[in-house]
Amino acid sequence: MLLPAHFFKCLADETRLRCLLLLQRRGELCVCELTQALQMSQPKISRHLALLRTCRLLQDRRQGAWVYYQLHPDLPDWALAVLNTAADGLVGQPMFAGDAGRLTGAAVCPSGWTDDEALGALKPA
Amino acid sequence: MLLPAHFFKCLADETRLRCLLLLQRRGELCVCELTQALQMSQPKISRHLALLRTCRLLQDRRQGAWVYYQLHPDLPDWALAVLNTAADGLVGQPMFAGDAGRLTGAAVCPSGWTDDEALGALKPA
DNA sequence: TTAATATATGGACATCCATATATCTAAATG
DNA sequence: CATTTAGATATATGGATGTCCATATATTAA
Repeated sequence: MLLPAHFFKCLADETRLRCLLLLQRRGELCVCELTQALQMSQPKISRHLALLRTCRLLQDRRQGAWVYYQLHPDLPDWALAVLNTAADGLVGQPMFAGDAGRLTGAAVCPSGWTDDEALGALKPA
Repeated sequence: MLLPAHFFKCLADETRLRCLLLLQRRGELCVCELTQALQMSQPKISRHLALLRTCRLLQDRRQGAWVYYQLHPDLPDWALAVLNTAADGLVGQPMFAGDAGRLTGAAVCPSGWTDDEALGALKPA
């Protein structure tokens, strides 16, 4: 069971918050996309994603060399509602808008490919 | 300026979250009311309220021996929206419902009095 | 003035947390 | 097999955080 205070503690870090809001908007992203969007080191991103996975805020899915993360499907309604409200209210702020921009601007491993497409695709930058 | 991650860190503690959601619903409460509603020690409540005041999430107002707290009027829209959404989604949970119950059940220093009424009123339990 | 009540704060303590560095696994490729 | 790349993890460290106890301050009552 997800305790509200525990949930908010997961949002209480800029790196995690940016990852979550990005995933809330885009649905599913791999670690390298998040690394590029947030312009942070891969170990740092990975560590925060692991924390969010352990806390059951995110779910991961491996596809070849890449690991894709998305909001956990079992998140309670109140948590989804808070994430939605936060994303709506913060999407205008430069910090978060910049993330989405760096994401769309880069032609890297988009999710939604078939297995064959993913296996044959170029590696992300 | 209120940083989103900083704001969520303020919500990342059960005591503070319960205080904030109660104040979000009730508008203004004094320390003794919160102490009674949450069934926690006065120093503990006072410390967390001081933190929320320092972080500009709460505003305090002294009236005689009592200090009343309320959501800070300068809170940005996105922060108010998140608090609203959280309160809507969590009001059903026993943890938070119990707080409101203990508050309504006690006939203690209600806010909204005039100065004269407050000065002449009985002390809170 | 003395007592009582409401609130705040200082100090001590244990715990948690974010970060950096380095290492490790697994997969893809040649 | 060797190499490269994506990603995870182990460890150490500095710093923040929550809680408790005791005490301090402020206001009101007697």
